[in-house]
Amino acid sequence: MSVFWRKGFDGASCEELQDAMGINSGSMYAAFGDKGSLYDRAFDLYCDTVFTRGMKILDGPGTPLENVRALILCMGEHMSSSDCKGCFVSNTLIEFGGENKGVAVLARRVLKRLQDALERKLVAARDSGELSASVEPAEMAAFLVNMAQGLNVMARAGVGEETIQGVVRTTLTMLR
Amino acid sequence: MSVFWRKGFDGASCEELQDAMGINSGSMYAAFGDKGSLYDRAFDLYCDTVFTRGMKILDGPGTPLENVRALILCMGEHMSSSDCKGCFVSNTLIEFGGENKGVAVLARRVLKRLQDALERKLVAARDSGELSASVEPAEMAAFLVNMAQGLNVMARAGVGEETIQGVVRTTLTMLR
DNA sequence: TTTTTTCTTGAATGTTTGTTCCAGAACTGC
DNA sequence: GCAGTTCTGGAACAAACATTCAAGAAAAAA
Repeated sequence: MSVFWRKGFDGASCEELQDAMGINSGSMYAAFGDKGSLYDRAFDLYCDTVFTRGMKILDGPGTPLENVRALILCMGEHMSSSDCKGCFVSNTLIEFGGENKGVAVLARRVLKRLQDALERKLVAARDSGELSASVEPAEMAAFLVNMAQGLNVMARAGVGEETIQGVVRTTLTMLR
Repeated sequence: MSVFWRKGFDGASCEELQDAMGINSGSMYAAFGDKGSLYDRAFDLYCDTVFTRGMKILDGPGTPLENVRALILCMGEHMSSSDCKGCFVSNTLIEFGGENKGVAVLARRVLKRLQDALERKLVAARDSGELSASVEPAEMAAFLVNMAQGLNVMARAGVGEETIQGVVRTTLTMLR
């Protein structure tokens, strides 16, 4: 997962993958089928661990808006950590977004799930008066997803931690 | 340029490049050296045409803030056009951001130039009272660049035009 | 321990891809 | 029209890559 996450599908050679797993080509093909299937498995693993952990923040303690803010802060934290690999889902979309590969469809669906979850929280926040009534939840949810994708690129481009934190701070001023 | 723009460096095969240019391998290598040099030339061409055209919007007629808003609108327009290839500079950063390749350094510099130009306009807008004094120009400039990177990913992921326009609308509400 | 099954290994295979090369075509200057 | 230069085409080459395979090691069953 780490190798694909960092280098992408084309960028990762089978040899690197085998070295990272500590096995040889025969074992790899016996266990996972071909390289594409292995990528799918890595993608699933990412969703079941890293991505799900993020989603859980949305259902943590506190008010809906606090949850949303906590998730954004966590993203910023993650993206500005040294040798950050970005987000596996975003990276997949960038590499295969145009094509109709199965994993690209999956990635779009995962991102949609995040957007929908954000929207639900924003609706709740607006209904309770926590969030300004002038904010359109659906649009703001899409906006936040877009911001997260931007952070992914910034992180992979290697911009400084301070810049990323600035972006996060600016984003948070919109949520009140 | 189109082929590299759409498919990236690794994704584009020399055969595709030759077909797009209507020449054969011999001519290609004679004219451009190797594939890497050709990519550099394509990158330069993009900067000198597409990117520069965008930057010029910032110096168009109207007030500084109007200029910034016009640029953002133009980006949204571009990114939501059908079969959009995103931004060559962003794509380069995503593919080579981690490595210390020459073109990655160049791409970072180009992005920095955009950010600085935005910051100058925002400073002017704030000084003239056009933009709220509570906005920090440097942070807002980074924020806008981040948003643009996000749009790039969204476009390549193939999200609908309506979503992208929504993101643009939300962004514009921050500039007043 | 012996036999059977499963797993591991690294060399071998076939394919793709970047690059080179040279024979022939097109063009240039005389 | 001709000699010399430059450019073009596609076959040929080499390296990298994903994938397979058979022989041997390890584990499990008897």
